Amino acid sequence: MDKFDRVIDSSIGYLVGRTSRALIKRLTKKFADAGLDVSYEQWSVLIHLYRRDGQTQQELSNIAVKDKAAMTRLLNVLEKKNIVLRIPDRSDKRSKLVYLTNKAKEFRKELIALVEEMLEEAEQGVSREEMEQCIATLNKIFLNFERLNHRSMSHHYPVSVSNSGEL
Amino acid sequence: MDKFDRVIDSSIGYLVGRTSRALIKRLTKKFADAGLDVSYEQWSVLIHLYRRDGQTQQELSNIAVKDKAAMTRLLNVLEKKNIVLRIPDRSDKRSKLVYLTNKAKEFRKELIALVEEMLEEAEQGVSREEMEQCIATLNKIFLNFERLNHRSMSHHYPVSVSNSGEL
DNA sequence: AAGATTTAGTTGCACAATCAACGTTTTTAT
DNA sequence: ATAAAAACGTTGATTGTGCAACTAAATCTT
Repeated sequence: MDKFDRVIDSSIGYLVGRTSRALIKRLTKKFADAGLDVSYEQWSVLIHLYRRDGQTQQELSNIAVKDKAAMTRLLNVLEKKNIVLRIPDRSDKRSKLVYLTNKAKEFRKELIALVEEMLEEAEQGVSREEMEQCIATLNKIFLNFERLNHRSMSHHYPVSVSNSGEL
Repeated sequence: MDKFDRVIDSSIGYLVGRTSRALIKRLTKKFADAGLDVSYEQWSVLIHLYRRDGQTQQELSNIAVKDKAAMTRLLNVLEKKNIVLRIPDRSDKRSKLVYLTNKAKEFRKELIALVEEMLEEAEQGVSREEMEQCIATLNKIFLNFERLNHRSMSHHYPVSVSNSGEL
């Protein structure tokens, strides 16, 4: 039954799904072990804020590829933990701009160090070239779906392969 | 800030995560459009049962890479929908064997057709070779984490690259 | 054989995701 | 200028996830 082997839980679907879950589990553990009270999902928002403060919730949900409702709730948690704050945009009263608190800035380096550690773990036995190839392919696949999922919505943010640093 | 570009939401982590979500979204829509009352998660269990009936819940959670509690609940739903049934294992009273109902067998072909459709969509502009390479790399990454996540637990099930059929 | 350990499944808890509906504000069309 | 449409964020409902604690059954120890 090789039709099954191909379709086996969607093949690529199965793979990306379980890889994603394994990775999340690993990072969650790393954060916890380091005594950082930050979930993977919270991190997935924080990273974009570390990159650029003061984005709207809508922008954040686009870039983090999450529903805006999910973003609202994630930010509720982060705000309660005193990691971010929401400031109403004076020029557009519908929007709120999200900023990092000092507390967030304090553990920034630590978070990033752990993520890099995790990335190194992921790459054991995987050549640089192989990884870049993989990233490029995932990007293509993602964009294929992105196009189909909402033919005329928001932007997609392909991750560049070229500027992935040294290491 | 190229350290950021590398770490951008974990790079590969970001990619597999969003690709996974996009793919799930797509398949969910396909199922719904076809009038099939089956979620992606339910499908992710069904596929393994279509492959082989009468597995224990534990086996299913391992192969589907899900918590056994999650499996319990997924099966509750599937049982309520009359898609599977649980039969206590007579030789080991702790276990329950999970079987497909006729109803499940009826829409089997339809489900698989939709998944294959989705896979083709994923592969637009991606060569066969590229896809296999990607799958192989994801497997490596997954196994790296699998090893780290639970040093001494259950089995992992790498997806073979070779027998992924024709198409 | 008896007691300790492990395994299978369930349940409670906390968290997160999506969808749809809603109120408010802004933009677009007429 | 006003009415219609779109955009931003929130909330409620439903679904799914992982962890930890628990019961019951099987297996390992000695």
